[in-house]
Amino acid sequence: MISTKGRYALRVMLDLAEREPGEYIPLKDVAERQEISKKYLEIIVKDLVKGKLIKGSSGKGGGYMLCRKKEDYTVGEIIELMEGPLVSVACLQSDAQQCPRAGKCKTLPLWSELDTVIHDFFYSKKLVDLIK
Amino acid sequence: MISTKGRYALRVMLDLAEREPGEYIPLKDVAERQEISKKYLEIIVKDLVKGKLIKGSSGKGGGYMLCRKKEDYTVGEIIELMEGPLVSVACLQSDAQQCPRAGKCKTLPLWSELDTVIHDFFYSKKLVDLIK
DNA sequence: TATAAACCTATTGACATAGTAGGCAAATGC
DNA sequence: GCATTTGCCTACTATGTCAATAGGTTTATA
Repeated sequence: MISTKGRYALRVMLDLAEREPGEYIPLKDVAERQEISKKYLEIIVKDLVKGKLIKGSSGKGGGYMLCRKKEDYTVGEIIELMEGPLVSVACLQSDAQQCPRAGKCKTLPLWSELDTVIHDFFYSKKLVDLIK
Repeated sequence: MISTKGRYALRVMLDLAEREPGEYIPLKDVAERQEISKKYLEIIVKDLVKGKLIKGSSGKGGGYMLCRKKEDYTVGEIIELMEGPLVSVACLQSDAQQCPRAGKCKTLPLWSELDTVIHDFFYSKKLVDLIK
């Protein structure tokens, strides 16, 4: 299940992509348009800045803007940044200690395949595809 | 993310499918083979019984068996029974109050499409496909 | 009637989610 | 230079879910 962090992040990115390129957009405006608490969005944009997807500028006339051309973002990189690795079961997490049953587990290939399907889905979608 | 309930349920179903049809298998045996606490499995089989995927018989010589032929189960129905509706975002849950932004939300179609992809994935897989 | 099995209710610790609150720092315009 | 506007930072919290564990009751068989 995709949490609000991932969903809201996508909406913020879309909101920024729809503005004039090169213009800093105050978070307050985004929050109002998207009807999401500005306070909560602060947490989200912080992650987006840290992940180098957007950049912020303080002070009057400041705000946020995309780091790259809007055509250059995939949905996958945005979701994965916010939600962490797109992995369907704990056994396949990179930090998971190797399951002793991995060799004989009959269900593991299923989860692997599902991860591939989901990964391909998200990385084949571009941000601008959603602008329609 | 698929929880242990869904993953373990699938392994229980597989374990039962690999035994002789028409034979009651004690949960103790399944638990030992699968290396999962029997106590925890009780919770899981309870749901499987309630969902009419397996049936139990008490007393000596009792245990659990599949309700139908093993070829007749899809992975989807097992996972969905345990995890609840396979839905990627809260907005698309059947019990969710209709989001007032649904009409103009640019991201909703994405989540809808993802749900379809995941649904199709799970329901196209049969339990016996995993026995190999 | 002993035994082996399913079945039932309750409880718990750990963690994640979805926020809220309050203040500090930086840049701009007058 | 100073007020204003903006981003940035740390902390806190309520709620809920997950992954079990614990202990007992009922049911059926040999």
